[in-house]
Amino acid sequence: MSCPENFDPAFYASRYAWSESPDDPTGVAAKLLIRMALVYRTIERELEADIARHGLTPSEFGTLDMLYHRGPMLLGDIQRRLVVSSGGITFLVDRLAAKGLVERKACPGDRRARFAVLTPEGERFVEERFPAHGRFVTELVSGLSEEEQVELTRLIGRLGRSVKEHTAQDEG
Amino acid sequence: MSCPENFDPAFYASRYAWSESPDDPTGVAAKLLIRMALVYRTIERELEADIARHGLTPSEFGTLDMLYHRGPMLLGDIQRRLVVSSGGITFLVDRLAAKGLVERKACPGDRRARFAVLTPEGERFVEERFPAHGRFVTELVSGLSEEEQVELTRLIGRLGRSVKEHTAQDEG
DNA sequence: AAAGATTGAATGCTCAATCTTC
DNA sequence: GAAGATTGAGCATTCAATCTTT
Repeated sequence: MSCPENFDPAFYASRYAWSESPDDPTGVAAKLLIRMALVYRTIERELEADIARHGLTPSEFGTLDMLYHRGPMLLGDIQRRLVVSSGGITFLVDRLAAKGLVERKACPGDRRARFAVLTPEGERFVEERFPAHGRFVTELVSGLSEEEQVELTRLIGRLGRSVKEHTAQDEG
Repeated sequence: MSCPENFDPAFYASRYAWSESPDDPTGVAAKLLIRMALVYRTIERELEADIARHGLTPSEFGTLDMLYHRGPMLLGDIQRRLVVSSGGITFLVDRLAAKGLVERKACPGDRRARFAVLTPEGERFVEERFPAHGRFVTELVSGLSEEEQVELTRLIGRLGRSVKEHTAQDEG
């Protein structure tokens, strides 16, 4: 307690900590991303905690949900959607298989590829546990009116497009 | 190519993949969080890539930036701001020390505590390299007008408060 | 050669236990 | 006993290399 505290909440993001200069446009942009990082990572921690109660990682959760709603998927497809490495998706499906929730199946027509498929047990798992997570999500954002939620969704979409435009050159 | 593609971009988030039901309020909430996850994680990857060009992780970057703008900080203070574990902050400062950018210093008045301090080399590092990152950040969001950026920042702040309210009970 | 998946090493992190100091 | 920091084990992930199939 004899050492400096200078706690200045929400000034620095959880992981990205740029300085703010309230007057110039740089400040506005930085402030936006800092706050987004701060809020998003708070949400992420809450969701992860909720998912962890079912003994799953977020990637496992996402995989199960995709397989439930879309049916069998190639490992590569899951990989691209989850944005993990090719090694990562192999290990991920291994884990789900060890839990008895998912199986690999051969892909007729391309013997390099493998499908991931929900087992009956996996299907039951999703049906029993995922609805509660959905209710949790709804609660988290319920401080905003539905109109605000829609407007926020729209603006974030515009932000996403801006990001894509300004990074497209890198990958071209 | 003989296997199903069914690519349906932006339907599933990068890590959290709930189904969307466009009509009920659950759908609105889920859509918001899915899109936020998708966009935020895209941004995060871009920023990480930019930071990695300087040989830093995001946490290292954040630490250096904090130390530069705030001066010496206790490890525990950095830890709380970065939202990492106590073991994590020790390892993080170890890494920065190994790179010669940061030093530990004793805290007069509390011999349990340690300060992290920027070395002269660390100070030079920040001054030379961080401005370019700031410009990168500004560019990423430049597809939005300044008014939109301000409005988005405001709404995200409200979202953050909503999340905090609806999770405060857990910790009480 | 290129694409899909797998393996093994390395990494950044968390968690639990420990040590020192208050 | 509680707080600040450190240590070591465990873990999900990435990266690079490899194998098979196209």
